[in-house]
Amino acid sequence: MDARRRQIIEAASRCFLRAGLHATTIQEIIRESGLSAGAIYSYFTSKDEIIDAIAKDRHDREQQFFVDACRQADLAGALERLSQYFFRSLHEVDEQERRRLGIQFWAEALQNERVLAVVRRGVDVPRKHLADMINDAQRRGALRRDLKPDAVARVLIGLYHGLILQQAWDENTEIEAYLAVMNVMLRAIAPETSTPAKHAPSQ
Amino acid sequence: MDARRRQIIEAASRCFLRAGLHATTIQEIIRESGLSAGAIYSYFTSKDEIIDAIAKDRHDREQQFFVDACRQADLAGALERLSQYFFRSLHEVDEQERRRLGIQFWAEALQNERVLAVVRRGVDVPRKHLADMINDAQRRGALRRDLKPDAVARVLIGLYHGLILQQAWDENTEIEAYLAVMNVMLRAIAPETSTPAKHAPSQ
Amino acid sequence: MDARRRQIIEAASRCFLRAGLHATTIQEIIRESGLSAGAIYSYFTSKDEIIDAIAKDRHDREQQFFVDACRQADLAGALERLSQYFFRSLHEVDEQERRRLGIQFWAEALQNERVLAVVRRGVDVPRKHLADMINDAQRRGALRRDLKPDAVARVLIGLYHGLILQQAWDENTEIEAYLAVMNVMLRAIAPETSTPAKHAPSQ
Amino acid sequence: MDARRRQIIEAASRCFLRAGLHATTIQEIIRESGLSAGAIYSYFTSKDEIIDAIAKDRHDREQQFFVDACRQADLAGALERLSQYFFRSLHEVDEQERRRLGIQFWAEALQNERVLAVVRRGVDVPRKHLADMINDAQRRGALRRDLKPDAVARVLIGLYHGLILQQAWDENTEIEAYLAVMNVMLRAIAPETSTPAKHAPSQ
DNA sequence: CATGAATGAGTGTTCATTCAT
DNA sequence: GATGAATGAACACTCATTCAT
Repeated sequence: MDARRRQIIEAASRCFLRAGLHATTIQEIIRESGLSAGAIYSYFTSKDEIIDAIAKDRHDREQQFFVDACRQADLAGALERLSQYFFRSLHEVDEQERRRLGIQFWAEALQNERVLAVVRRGVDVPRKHLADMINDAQRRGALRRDLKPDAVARVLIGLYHGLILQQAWDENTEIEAYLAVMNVMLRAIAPETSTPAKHAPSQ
Repeated sequence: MDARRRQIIEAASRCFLRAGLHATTIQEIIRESGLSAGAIYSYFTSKDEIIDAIAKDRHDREQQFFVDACRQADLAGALERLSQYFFRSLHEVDEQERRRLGIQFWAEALQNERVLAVVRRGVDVPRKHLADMINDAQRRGALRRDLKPDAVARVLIGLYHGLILQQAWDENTEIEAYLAVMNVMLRAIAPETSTPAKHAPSQ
Repeated sequence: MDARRRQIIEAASRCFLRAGLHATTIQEIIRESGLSAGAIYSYFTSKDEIIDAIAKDRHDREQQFFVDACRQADLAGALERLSQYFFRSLHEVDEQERRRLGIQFWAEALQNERVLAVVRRGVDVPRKHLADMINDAQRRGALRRDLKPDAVARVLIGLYHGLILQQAWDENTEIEAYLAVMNVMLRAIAPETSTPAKHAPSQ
Repeated sequence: MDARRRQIIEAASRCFLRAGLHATTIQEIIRESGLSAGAIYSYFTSKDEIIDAIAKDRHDREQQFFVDACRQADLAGALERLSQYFFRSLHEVDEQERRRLGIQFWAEALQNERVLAVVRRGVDVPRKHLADMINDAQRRGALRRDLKPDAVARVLIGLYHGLILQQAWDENTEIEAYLAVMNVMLRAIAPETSTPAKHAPSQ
């Protein structure tokens, strides 16, 4: 049953968040899920498979949000929506925990090919979408033309990942201030004609 | 002897880079270092202590580079030097490996208080230095005044960390293109190039 | 299951008897018990806990015998029954082995607080019972009144422990001869046989 | 040099007293003695040899005391002197510690043939001396004739060992009261004619 | 001769996984 | 199917002893 898989994935996620991918034992997942060892091994053949499944699950959801945000929007609108979805969600505890867990997968990806593939897709797909929109914006004259769309996309993603890290290490990190700087920078690379300097009021 | 500690730290670093912090066994460190179990345990009391020592070692070096780069330089000069030291060093294989290892410590910090302290200092000290220089630059009129210096510092660090991650996952990441976008963005928030008359009063 | 605990306790007891508490390895207990390492560690969290459990188990049994022997008996009857239960049991090989193992706990108690607590209870409870009976006997005039009941109890226990040691070191120790001397001594301090008129007033 | 052996034996004795024979490591003996590993191994070929040497040393001293006490004395006088030497010395902290260490050898003897031989001699030699004196006393009519001299000797030794144990486990053990009971018992097995009932004043 | 760094077999313990019930 | 007791290889770590200096 798929509900059982979810139950296991969610219990394991809580454990991994708490103790890390490798320090978490199957026993803890058993305890947290309320299932038996046998039950868990009938849905997943190994601990690694649970890790893979969580990685996949996490990135599927994120992708979904991303694709939704990008659909029917121009760059400015998309960035606004992405900002809503991703950056501002960092204020929510649930989301912060998801990000912390994500960082563990970022590290795991360096050792684990299957996790790497998932993480990569999680970067590459958004990157391509963003690059396309950036390209569009450049063609429409809404963005400086001397920047590689792909590189701009990487910078946007980097800014996001960079913030996630800092918040994970220091919960007092001021997300809004970070976002404000980001927005100013982004607007600064738009030709003066496109988005007339209409700053968000400072927080 | 201190040379032995180095020998162990370097062997362990290679192992951790290859297999991850937790998947690396003491046996592997023994093999890699060419020492005996007893020898290793006479220099470090536990595997965790080796991890701590490597974290400290890594961040000490980085800090050193950073402080050197910032000494006697204004913001523009400092960023140029930091760019040299940090971003461009990502072309070197050695440095790439150091960064990959660093990512593992980023994840470890979420579970391990001592590593967290080291990682935090590794962010906080540069952040404060940068914030000071940014503040200076703002007072000199070399930078828009409506941005929180600390937030700008966080953004710079975020851009750096973001790039490190993308390169770790995809060695084809174009560092120079990323840097180019960054530089354009940064120059765009300097008053000469932006729209000096229009910005909101600084918060 | 409780049977498994017994199985482990008995296997470990045999090992401890053979090789001593500290020279016995968990591997030997594994071999002797016919269980796996994991099985043993699911019933006991450490070797020390096995030692504690055996100490407790041993003293519980002894206490039981002792209390049984003392119930509904006057001093003379009780000593007779104790003599049956404890001293004469030293002829049995099983019991000799139990005593040898006990000596190891006597030594362990000097280093191990939990074992000390068990050993102490093993002495204190019988001592108090005996002292009460001795006190009774003195009031009934069946025993000289110039002896501290507690000290008499300690002497009785000391005689027992002293014999156990000698038998452990030298299996040719003549238990009956030892007992005969003891009995003569004890009868000698009963007023009928001693010099009732002459003793000093009880303190 | 013999002084070095003493130094090692004394340092090791302190360690064994503190932590037990098996829990004490050579490193601790090295630290406590202030010597080097090499130095210790040039005087003793193994840890076991140190244990043997301490056992021998301890029992040599005790024997010496014992033989001194027994020389030129009849049973009553000898018991008086032994009481002085051994029982009353239990009030001294140094001597208490020696006894505690002794108990560890009692247990070790059950596993270690060489220690057993030493412990046995430590019991057998005094036992034979005492048995001879008891025999003498019986012939002189100073002691009941219906008791085996050897068994009486064992009882005396047992009373001593029994007291040592109780004091080791419980430092509040009242030595004088124990001794008083012992003395009454012993005098009680002397025929009325010999030692007219002259009790020590109760404490 | 004295040192103490080095050895490595061995220790107690863990934990992903299995399989009889 | 579902269970959870059992497995045992592998783990981090120790320590009596050696031997190059």
